[in-house]
Amino acid sequence: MTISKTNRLSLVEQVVSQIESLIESGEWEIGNQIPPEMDLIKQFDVSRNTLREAVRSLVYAGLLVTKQGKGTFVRSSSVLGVAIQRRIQQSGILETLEVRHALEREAAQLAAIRRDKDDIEQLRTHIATCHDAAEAKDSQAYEEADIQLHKAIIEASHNSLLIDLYEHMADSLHASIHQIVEMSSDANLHLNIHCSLVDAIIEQDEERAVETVNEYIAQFKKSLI
Amino acid sequence: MTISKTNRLSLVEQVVSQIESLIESGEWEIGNQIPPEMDLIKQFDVSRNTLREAVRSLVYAGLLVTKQGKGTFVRSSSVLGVAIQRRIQQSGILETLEVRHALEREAAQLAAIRRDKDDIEQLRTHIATCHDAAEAKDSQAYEEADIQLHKAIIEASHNSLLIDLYEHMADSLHASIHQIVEMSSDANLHLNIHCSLVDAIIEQDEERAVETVNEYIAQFKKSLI
DNA sequence: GGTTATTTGTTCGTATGTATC
DNA sequence: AGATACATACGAACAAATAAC
Repeated sequence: MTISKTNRLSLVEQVVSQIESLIESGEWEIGNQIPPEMDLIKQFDVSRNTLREAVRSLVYAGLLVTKQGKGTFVRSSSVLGVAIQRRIQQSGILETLEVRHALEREAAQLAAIRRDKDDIEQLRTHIATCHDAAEAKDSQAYEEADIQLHKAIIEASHNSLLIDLYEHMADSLHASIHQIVEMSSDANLHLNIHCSLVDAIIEQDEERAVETVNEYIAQFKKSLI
Repeated sequence: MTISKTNRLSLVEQVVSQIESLIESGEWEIGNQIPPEMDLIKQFDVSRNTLREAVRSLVYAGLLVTKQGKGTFVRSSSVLGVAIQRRIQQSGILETLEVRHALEREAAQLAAIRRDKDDIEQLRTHIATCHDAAEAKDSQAYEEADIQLHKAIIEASHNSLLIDLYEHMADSLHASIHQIVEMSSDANLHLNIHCSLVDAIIEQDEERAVETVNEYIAQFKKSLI
């Protein structure tokens, strides 16, 4: 006979769990307002304090936001984003860049193995947009296209955990990426390396893909010093 | 005149923030019981519900645990652990292993660059323990020593963000590591690769360190199929 | 511009369940 | 078994911010 650790989930935990499901399933869409406290009290059949403790928990975790006098809204569908964001804020740019290197290097290698037709199409589209932005010398558009290109590479890895980690990390990184791109000495060199990376992935050349990411990050690191 | 976004933090947020500080600063040590609700109500000068909402938030985030009839205890000092754990539970072993590869590869490379005297000492100690456990054919001791060795390698990277991510990931991974080690075909080969990795790091041979990690993970992947 | 309704923020009081001694 | 300490849960009330009329 095994002893169950927590025989009974507390009411608050039950409510939290149900709200999590509503968010993850998409029934409560991101950005939308959720029903007011009084409605949820009836729906879950709990007291106001109990409901509020549940909502508070999810607010702290980053899934919900409350605005006094307006209501409560869905902010995100994953707890990972906020947690990583909190942690990254305590770190320096160099540390963050190194973790980014870790994720991008792995993603590039996996992408070279697993990329499918859709991935290739995505990569070609985004590299073309990068090219256009570079010719037009529109640094803002280039930055945006660069971010999209990187996302496409990560997604070609077909590893959802990796994708999640990078995505949430990238959110916190756009500011520093901006800073780095600005400092970047040569826009053409930057673009060429990215072309080489995309080529390697399309040609399924694992080694070259990894080497290109290494080169690319090394350049970033240099510009930091 | 500047416009403040949200000039006023809610009382709950203020209490949460203060408790976070108490935990992060170590004033409330991990595992210890925190003062009972009534004491905290007086200390923070808030109502019971307000305090409870704050505590609940931190319980959900994984920093605290409450036990009815006993009290509330400090569980962890970082919100990252629980968030990653939740996410990893949704992923398969292969995906998790690939992310682990990403972190270990980067850590090994950085360790080869930055390892200091203390790191070398730690690495030598743990590899010796691995060796002893292998000779004694004590698989449980070997597994424990293996985990410690990997932690030491990561710490030699001197990147606190990387260390945090790996640490919290490793917590969720011990079960699957166990599974893999059990399946591992040849214990000696396993040990040899680790020796080679430690050597490479001590000799500051970046390339060999990275290659060794690649080899080591590739072996893991094989045993998964 | 002022009033009212809606919604979240905060407080107090009370009762109950659970573990320890 | 009883007493104590603690978390759990409910209900009622008022405050504060916002929106709508």
